[in-house]
Amino acid sequence: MPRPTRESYGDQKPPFSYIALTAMAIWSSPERMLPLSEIYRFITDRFPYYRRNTQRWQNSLRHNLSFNDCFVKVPRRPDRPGKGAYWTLHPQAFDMFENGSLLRRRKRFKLHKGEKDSLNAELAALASFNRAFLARQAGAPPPQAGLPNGSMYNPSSTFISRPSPEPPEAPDTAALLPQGPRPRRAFTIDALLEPDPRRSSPSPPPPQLPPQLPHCPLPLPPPYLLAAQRYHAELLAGLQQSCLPPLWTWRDTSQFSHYTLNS
DNA sequence: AGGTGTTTACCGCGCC
DNA sequence: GGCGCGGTAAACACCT
Repeated sequence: MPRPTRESYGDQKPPFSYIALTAMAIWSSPERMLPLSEIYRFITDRFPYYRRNTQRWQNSLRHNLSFNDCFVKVPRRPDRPGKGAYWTLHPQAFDMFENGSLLRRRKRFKLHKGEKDSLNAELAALASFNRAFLARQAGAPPPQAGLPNGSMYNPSSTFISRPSPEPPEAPDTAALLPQGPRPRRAFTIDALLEPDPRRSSPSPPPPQLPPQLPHCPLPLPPPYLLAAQRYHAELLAGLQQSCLPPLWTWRDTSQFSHYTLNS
């Protein structure tokens, strides 16, 4: 029996859960992260069924994004204004589909309490960076960026961490980073503006960033732009290590049931 | 105002 | 029957 192609679904409801549809959309994007509106667009572009009753399924999809730990909300970069955050997949969730098939999930992806806490702390720090960034841009004295207790910001730590009894306010997972230990740096604009010592040694190239959006309303001073790009790149580094091909391959571009894990 | 995000509740279905 | 999962509805808060 031939497998259904993307087109053959027509107005029929595709056999994918909202989690699978969202994962498809995220994986299909160059940065492995999309705003909600782009996830909607991906789905309606490919599956005509979802061009109707948009309020119903979009509500369900939003519910899934918030409810499932496999989806991570990443604050927008300050130089990319717009509504809503970006959504990406938690790297530990990339194997949640059995044999790589989007038709079947192994089990619900659930973060441990400590992991969730440290992830939230890190993302809150990024959001705080945005506020400080914009305040500084507006000429106001910058608020104390970073975590409320003044702890240091260690990019990517949360995404690579394993379950551990460590308190969330002191994540120390540098040893688990792919490139080896990374020096901690203060999570302030000034610290991020400083030259990064890691760049001086041979290392894997940073994640590719897309060209700047042409409609950025306020041209930012380049150093701040660099700082914004840097923190996003560092955040995404952990994700890209886990999520990007060659881990995953489209088996058939005409359908979406066979993203498969490469061995 | 409308889009986005969170949370709670309920229901149906499949599996054990 | 209990449980886990997926889908849906709805209320509410927040943000642009």
